[in-house]
Amino acid sequence: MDRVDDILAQWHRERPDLDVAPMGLIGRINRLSHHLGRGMEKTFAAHGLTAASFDVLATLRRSGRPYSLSPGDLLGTMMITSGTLTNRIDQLEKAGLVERRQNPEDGRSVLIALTEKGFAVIDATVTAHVATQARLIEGLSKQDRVALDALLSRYLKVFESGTSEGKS
Amino acid sequence: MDRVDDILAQWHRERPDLDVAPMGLIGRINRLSHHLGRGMEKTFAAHGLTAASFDVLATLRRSGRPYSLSPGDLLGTMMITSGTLTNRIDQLEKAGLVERRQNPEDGRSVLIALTEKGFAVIDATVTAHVATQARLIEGLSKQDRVALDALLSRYLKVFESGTSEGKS
DNA sequence: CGCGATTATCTTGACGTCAAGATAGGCGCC
DNA sequence: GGCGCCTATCTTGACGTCAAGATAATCGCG
Repeated sequence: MDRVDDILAQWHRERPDLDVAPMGLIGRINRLSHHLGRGMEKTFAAHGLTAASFDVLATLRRSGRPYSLSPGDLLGTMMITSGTLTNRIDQLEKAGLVERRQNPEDGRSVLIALTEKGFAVIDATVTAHVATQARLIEGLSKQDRVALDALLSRYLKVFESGTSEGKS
Repeated sequence: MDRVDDILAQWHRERPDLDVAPMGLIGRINRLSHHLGRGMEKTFAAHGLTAASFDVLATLRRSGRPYSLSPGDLLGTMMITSGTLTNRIDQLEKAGLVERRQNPEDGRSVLIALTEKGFAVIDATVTAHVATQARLIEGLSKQDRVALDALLSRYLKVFESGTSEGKS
């Protein structure tokens, strides 16, 4: 019995004509995402980051040497718009964690690169972050984790099929 | 193979010391929440609402007659802060969908009530919303839905146990 | 080789959200 | 009954996000 069950029971009483089973599943995904996000924010804040800035630094870090990608490349893996990305890069550049470099091969484009400081920050943060995630998931048995992950993966494929785009 | 698999593979190459299994599960929940939210926003917008305003109206509607709750009651079922709620109510009041009434039993408190117009809007919107949700979930087999919902419910209980509060 | 179409990034303006603190009404001990 | 404490709601200021459009550089057809 979670909050979603209460919500569904209320709808069933008020609008018995509606099939609210999908609402339950979608509501649970949303609420879990929210709880998990709040839990992870604290770790980011402890390292001077937000979920937004962590996202950019982590994408650059895991891309491997030379830890630099164009804004367009970053957009491809992040679920945000171009304006949002510009804003994120501005903040990180101001903080000295990334720098904008000219792209020698295309004057329209730019390369966003981790600075030395940025590398140190993201490497320390991601280590703590993984520990936080492990803690956030410890309430679920090993079996449930595997089963849940498999089902989520199958569902996510509906929106992000193969290697192409993930439009909604 | 979704985007999350790509991300995990990159981390495994760059930081083989980290156990990224939790990151996969949490990342999939986040991305699904995002995709689903984007899909549902369009329905809200078609009825002049946002996810935020829908949330308030729906909570009042499903609470049953007389379709009125105090801000404190609303906060109990919504995952937002009091300042955010004040802002949402201000917008809805300006749009004529809810109204603030004095609480005869407690001068500190207020009652937020659906107006006639607000009732009509939310009733029409929720009907369309349920149809949208049914569409967003149709990529998943009936069996998978049931299994996924059961696992999500078990996981959500970690954060929202019983009838008490759901702090993170 | 020049100019229109395309691509890459940034700008603008409007919202939604949060944390922290301010305001204001009620409650209870003395 | 008065005064300090608690509770309910609102205010403030800083961010993050989006949609739509602006700017700037490259591409490609004639």
